Amino acid sequence: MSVIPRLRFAPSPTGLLHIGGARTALFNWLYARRHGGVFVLRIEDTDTRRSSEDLVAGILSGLRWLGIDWDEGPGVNGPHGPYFQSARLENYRVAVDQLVASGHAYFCFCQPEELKERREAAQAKHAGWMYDRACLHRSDKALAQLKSAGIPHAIRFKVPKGRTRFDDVVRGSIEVDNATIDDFVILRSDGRPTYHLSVVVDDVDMAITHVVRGDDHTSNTPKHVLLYEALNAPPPKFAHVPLIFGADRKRLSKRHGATSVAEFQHMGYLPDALVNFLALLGWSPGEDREMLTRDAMVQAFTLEGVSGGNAVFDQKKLDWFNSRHIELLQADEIIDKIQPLLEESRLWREEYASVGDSRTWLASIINLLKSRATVLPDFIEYGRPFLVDEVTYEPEAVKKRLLVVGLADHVAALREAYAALEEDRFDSSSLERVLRSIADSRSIKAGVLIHATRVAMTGTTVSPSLFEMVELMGRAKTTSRLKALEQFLAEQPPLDSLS
RNA sequence: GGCGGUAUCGUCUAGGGGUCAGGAUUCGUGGUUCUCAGCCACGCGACCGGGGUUCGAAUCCCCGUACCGCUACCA
Repeated sequence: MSVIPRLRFAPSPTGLLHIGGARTALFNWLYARRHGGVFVLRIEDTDTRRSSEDLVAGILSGLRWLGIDWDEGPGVNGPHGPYFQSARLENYRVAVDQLVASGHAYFCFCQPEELKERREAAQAKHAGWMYDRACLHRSDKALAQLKSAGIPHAIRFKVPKGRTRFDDVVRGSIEVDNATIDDFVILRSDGRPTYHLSVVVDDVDMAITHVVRGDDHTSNTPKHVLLYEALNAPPPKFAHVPLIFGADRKRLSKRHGATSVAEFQHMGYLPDALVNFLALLGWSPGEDREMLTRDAMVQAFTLEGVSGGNAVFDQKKLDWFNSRHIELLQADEIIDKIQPLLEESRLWREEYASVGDSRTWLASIINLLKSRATVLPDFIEYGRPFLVDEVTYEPEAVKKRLLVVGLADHVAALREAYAALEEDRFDSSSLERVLRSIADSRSIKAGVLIHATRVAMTGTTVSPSLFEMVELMGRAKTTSRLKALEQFLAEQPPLDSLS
């Protein structure tokens, strides 16, 4: 007996795809992929005021970027569509009629403002508040009168007496006394369903077998179970996963910096790294493994491996994952990813696009920088000296590495020696040998010349290994930058005069 | 206030009646070295508190505490 699992992610397009939502989607997707199931994407857009097409598009592209694909949903027709709640209003209507007819729900003419007042008054006294079922007890005649008078009405679910329990795959058995559950509204007076009704109706219609969602819904689940029972539908398996917080253990918000998938994309994080990091927030494969490929995650994923406590989003750790995943990429893949950034910085050249010496050269630079980059834009920053015509010296670098008596002479000697090197001997080991022998013959430390040359080449005090870098810069660029340094030094006031 | 949930290094976590409580990250130190990153080595660092049960509790039970969530005609 193998029922194909059907899972879903049901975002509400009232904002960007959030990190928390992305992880929920990921867990659903992982489970579906692990068990050969179906992953459904459903858009919960009944709140037409706050929803928009742009936001829907943003969510879809965020998921695509993360590599989370769906088997049914927007753009992918399936047997259980439509996949936008705004197009399923009729289904809710039918369900409500059924619930009213079977005595599981009733009309409520109480006005929201008045209810709100009473609730707030009760809360001010630290007392609990629940709907008093005033409308449940009205006579048929009174109800008919109110209705014909055109008073707007909502429809409430009549919570039965008793206890409601369900098994949560990550939390175990959960049970509540129905007396603690309010007769919640399932259909608003404007005819729109509330969340509780629409999720259940849709999950039933879409034959969802596993509901994996955020822990903020744990407390709502008894209501949903009651709805399943009233609708005569078997409830799915539930799994409530811990929430993600900022360092202050508050829900992730603007104060914590980036919170949406799009922001991380723009900051230069890799989807594989973000997915890897997110998967491990609240889930563990149960071994001491952290660097996981998508396939490895699919293979290892279980709902039982999801832990209970809320998790803090630690961007430092994301950085680590990103560095590691960058190292896994081929230079060519990185070039493709940073092309837009290079274009933005006006550093891109057409020759890089096609196979050839230029692209190979760029790839060599990338390989030199790979272990140093934590996010994609780092390649632009560290790679800039290779790609521009001339560099400017940072004051710090000048102060630290260029204030050396006689430096201009040493640099000139180096420049001449480098200029004299045959083109095919312009390699890192020759470059190093030449530099060291010049330093020796002039009785200065090689470091002095190395550091000064680094400033000449990059304008800064940090860079990849000098000689590999110079090799890639090439003879022409190298000698001209050394020459520029000599000129710069010549324009400086003599060092002796300072003392 | 009511109801539900959670609690292991700063952070993410493994484990789970007898372990030196493991890994990762961060941080610190040393090594490699021309700087930085990387890499290697080492180090700092945790079972919320109190009661039980037990020969033995971080692990099971109860209570407390803290935190989180729900308590809307939001989702």
